This record gives sequence, structure tokens and C-alpha cells, in this order.
Amino acid sequence: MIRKIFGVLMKIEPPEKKNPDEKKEISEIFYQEKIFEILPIGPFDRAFLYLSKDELIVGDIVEIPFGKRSILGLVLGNAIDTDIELKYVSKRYKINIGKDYCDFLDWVASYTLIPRGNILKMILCEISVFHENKRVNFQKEENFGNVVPIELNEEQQIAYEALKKGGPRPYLLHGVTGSGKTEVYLSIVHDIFQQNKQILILLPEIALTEQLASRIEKYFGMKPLIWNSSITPKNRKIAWMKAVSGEKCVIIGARSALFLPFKNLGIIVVDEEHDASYKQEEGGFYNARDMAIVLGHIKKISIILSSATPSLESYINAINGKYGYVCIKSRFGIAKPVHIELIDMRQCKFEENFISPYLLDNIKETVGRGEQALIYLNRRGYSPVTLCKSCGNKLSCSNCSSWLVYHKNIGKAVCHYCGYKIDIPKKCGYCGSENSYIQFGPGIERIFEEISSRIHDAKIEQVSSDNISSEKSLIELRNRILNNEVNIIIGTQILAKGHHFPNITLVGVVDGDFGLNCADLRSAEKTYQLIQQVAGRAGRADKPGKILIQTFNPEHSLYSALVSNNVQNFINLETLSRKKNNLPPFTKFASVIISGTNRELTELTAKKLAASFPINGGIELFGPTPAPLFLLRGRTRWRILLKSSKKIAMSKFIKNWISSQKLPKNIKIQIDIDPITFL
DNA sequence: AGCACGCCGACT
DNA sequence: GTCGGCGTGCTC
Repeated sequence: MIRKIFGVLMKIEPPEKKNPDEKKEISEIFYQEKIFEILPIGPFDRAFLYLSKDELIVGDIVEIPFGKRSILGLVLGNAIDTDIELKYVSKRYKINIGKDYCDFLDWVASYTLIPRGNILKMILCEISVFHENKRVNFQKEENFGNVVPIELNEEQQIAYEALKKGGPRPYLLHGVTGSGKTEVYLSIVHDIFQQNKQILILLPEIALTEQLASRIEKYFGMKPLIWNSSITPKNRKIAWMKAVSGEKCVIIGARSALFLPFKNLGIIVVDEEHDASYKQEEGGFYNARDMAIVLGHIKKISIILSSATPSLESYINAINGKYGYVCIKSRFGIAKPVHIELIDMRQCKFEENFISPYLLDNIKETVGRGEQALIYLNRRGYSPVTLCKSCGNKLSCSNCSSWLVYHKNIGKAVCHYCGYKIDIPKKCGYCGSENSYIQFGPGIERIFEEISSRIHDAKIEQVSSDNISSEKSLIELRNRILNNEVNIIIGTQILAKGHHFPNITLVGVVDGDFGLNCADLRSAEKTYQLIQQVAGRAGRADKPGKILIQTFNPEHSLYSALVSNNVQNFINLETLSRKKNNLPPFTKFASVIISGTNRELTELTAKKLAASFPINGGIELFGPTPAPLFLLRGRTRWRILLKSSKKIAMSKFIKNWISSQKLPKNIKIQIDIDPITFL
């Protein structure tokens, strides 16, 4: 809409302060300007209206006066005239993120119920690019000459052809550990790169970037750009500018890289697509893997989901023909399959030990042969629980419903949710007994202690986020393992993924049942994936790998599938069970967490909210119930779970429902569409 | 998110 | 008398 202003400029002042003479001059001519819808950065779900003297187009990045400050905004379109007194856009940048990303932003917001302005923030990611017009020195990208062609075996070649012939669409690339999936997807990526397109490869963990980067360097003759939370502001800027420039490039990144505004994207690879860390659970909830599929749809490009242990969601989408399915069955260059064996812990006499004699003997033998052993336990610290031996009272966090984990290295009991730390009290806080607190259950520090006391002539190292905090320290550790400077590695899942350790020939899983018993619908799937991943560390060379799993539940169908090396068997059983019980991926879930500092008010609000749920044939409501973590960082939490058939637009329905209710100001509502954790 | 306004407690 | 806590409310 065009607004004609005559002599009103004195009233609606343009941002630049002109001198009085100039103002007079301008006010004597007809002045035309347009009104635009602009989405500001911040927790806003709607656009605001602004005047602009320049013509703006959808996707432009502008600076706008907003309240008392000046912030970035995104032009969403033109607007019709209004009674509101409008301000002027103060600056227009020479950057446009493209209509695709405006559509993507809108889609993600409607689905995840994350405020649009927050998604814009993810796209612009607090980059200070905008101010200076300094030229960014792009990393030297070509050092051609050393390009090594990617060699594929027959089966890999077939997989590659299938990806090539299927055209732009989502694919599930399913190949057992060691089948050379990376080479297959890099082949197709290389083709697209040669068409001067941009490439995005998502990885679940920062730890995996280095080795993928070096492979890309080898095959492509240039270094890829890295994107994750720990890169320097300068490199962040370089990668962002590169993406928006549309120049050909390869960017390897964590889930947040999905929001880089690529101008010329040719393909996205989601490596280890089953990995739970694609799910963002802070701020807003979204799954980068699922959103990548959406972006692929908008941009009409291929998305390759790659995994040795696909999520059931992706697997079923592939089987149903929604995704192309490409499977690689044989291990590349490895003759012998991994041998998996269960250790029935019910047969073991316990005493104070967590490592069965059989596992211990195997560790000794392995080390004796000059090979390495990896002992896996996904539990940081010394012991997960500290309790009073005379009354049974357990040390718990004062802000969260959680037990304090004893960390022997710092001598304190720590809450893993909020960081609260205390010394172990001399007297039991409940019954008053003195020096009565004992450590119950194992963490990796305790396993380290146990193995150290029983195997003397070995170099033993523990690995968890407590010791390994940076990528640098992880690379150092990896080198030490590769150079055989370590015999026994005791670690959490930080080590489980993606590394090649040819000399590790034994993997011991201390507690195979961890996570099997909790009330998470995906716990069997997760346990299975994790054990497969850990198992993938071993047996890569010509030496046979051996996996020993300690369990109290050896009859579980999961274990028979693992032992028989029959992936399909487990997937079939799990699919059947999900279907029978109407669970995802055959239905959809959404979780609504109601939290507040006032106990009574939170409970009341949760109950009122549930009672106000509109009757709807397709959506079932469960709850409210106190959330498993009833207290988190000092806030009381209640949970409502919603379940619907796949066809219902749950997000829209939930949004209408929640926004129709007036909620007390200090109550916080978090909505998680397709939750994968239920805490 | 920021930033202001507003109404109650302990301080130079 | 004021400085400053964070509850509430608004931003075109």
C-alpha cells in the first residue's frame, strides 16, 4: 500500500535527523512510502508494521527501532494501511535470506510452536556480520592436486547409483557399521558439489567433525567449513556469509547449521540420523532431522538420512515408500563379524564388584595380547546414589527431584540437572547416624577403581564429559588410544560414536539394561542402538572383535537379536509391538509441561488446563501427572501427554487450546511435539 | 528478549 | 528521605 504524506513529516519523524531547512523542503513534496510486515528478533510470533522509503522485498534483513532499542528484523511482505503510528525501518542490509527460508521459518514455527522471532534468531544466530562492511576473508578453499577419487566396491556402487537415479527426495541410507556409508553419500555429495551447489552435512556430535573433515579434504581437494557452538566468532561469520552468498561450499555442522540461510543448497546429509542429539530440548523443542526433511521438501533437494541403526520412524517411512530406501549389507574390508555374548549377572556373586569374573578375565586376556579393551557405562561419577546405611535415606538435590551423584575426584555429591554440589554430610540428615553414608551402584569412576585394583600392569583411562571437555582434548585422547598408549578405556557414550579404533578388540558393556526399564517408549530401541554403536568400535581390523554385555535380563528379545546379529529381527518385533500398542511412529505424541515456582498454583493451573481441553475425536489427553522430574531447578513440574493419529494437525490444535486459556503470569508452558524424552 | 514503570524493604 | 529488588506490561 502506498501512503501519501503531505506536510506530516514533522509529526512522523524519519529516523535520520535532518536540519530544519531540509525538513521544510521535503514536506513540500508528495512523499511516497510503503508499509511492510517485519518480524523482529525475539520471542514474538507475529510481524510488526514499519514504513520504509526504500522498496523492500521478502527475505530482506533490516534494522528496526523496537521500543527503546534497535534490533534486526526480517521482511515478510507488504501490508495494508493502518491506524497505528508507524516507525521507519532504520537500515536495510544487502542481505536477503530468500523466500525459501521464510517459508521454512514459518513451517518450523507452526509445527514446533516455537515463536517465529526465536527461529529468526536461530537463522541470524547473533551474527555481527551486519555492521561493518569489512570484506570477509574466505578460507582458502582450493588446494587441488591431492584429490583422491572415492573408491566404491560393488555394493557401495549400487547404493550410490540408487541415490543418483532416485532424484531429489529423502533417502534412508541404511548400512551396518563398517559398510562404508560415508563413501557412498560423499560420492553423491561430490556430484552435487561439482554442479557448484552448496552442501550441508549434519553430525550429531562435535567429536565426529574432525575425521569427516579430513575425508572431505582428501576427496574434494578442499577443506569443508565447520559449524558448531564452539567455533570462533570469526569462523562463524565466514560460514554464515558463505552460506548466504550462494557460493559452492561444504559445511559440516551440528543441528543448528540447519538454520544457516543457504542460497544454493544442493543436498543435506543427516549422519547417524537416529541420534537423540538431533533433538533440541532447550529453549524450544525441535528435531533437526525432521526439519531437514521439511527443508528438503521446500527446496526440492535430496536429504540423505544415514545410519547403521535407523530410528524406527525413518525405517518405517522408508519401507512405506515415503523415503527412498538404500541398504548396504556387508561390512567393507572386514572378513569376520563381531561376536556378541551375554553375561547373565544373576549367576554372578556380587560382593562389591560390578565387573563379572568372566568379563575381567577377557579384559586381562585382551590386554595380555597387546590389544585394547573398551568398557562402556553410560553413567558419570562414582556412584549414582549415596545412601545412609542405617536408615536408607538418599542424598537428593534441593532444587530437583534427583539423587545426587557422588564424584570421587572432587569429593562432592553433584546434581546432574542443576549443578548443585554438597560435601557428604558426617551425620545422616534424617536419622542422625554418624559416618553412615555409603556409595550405592557404579559410575565410571568406580569401575575405573575396581578395574585398577584388579589389573595392575595396564594403562587405564576414564573418559567422560568430566575429563574431556573440548574437541582438542578428545583428539589427544584419540591419538593416545590409536598409539596404544592406553590399554583399557572406561567411558560413557562420549566414546561410543563413530571412531575407528582398530586395536580395540573387546568391548564390555557394564550395564546392558540401563534404560531398558524406564518408562520411555523408545528405551529398547535406544539401548539397542547404543550397544550397536559401541560394538561398532571393535573388530575393524582383521582381528576379531568381541562384545560382552552384562545383563540381568538376558531373555529380552533385544538381546537375542543382538546375539544372533539379526537387526531385522529386532526391528520387526519392535515395529509389531509399537503398532499393537498404538505408539509412535504409528501415532503422534505431544508433551505439555506446566511449571512454576508456586506448588499449589502450578498444580491447579495444570488441572484447569487439562479440564479445558476441547473434546476432539482424534486427540487423547493423559494427565496431568507430576512430571518424572517433579522438581527441576526449583520449579514444580506437571505434565500433560497428548496422543493423536498421524493425520491430525496437533500443533495447530494445541496452539488454539493453550492460547484460549488465560494463564497466571509466572506459570511457564513448554510444548514438545514428538517428544523423545519424557522427563 | 530487553527495557520501563511501579510499589515495598534496608541503607548512605 | 533515596537506592534497588523483581513482578507486570509493552514493543509497530
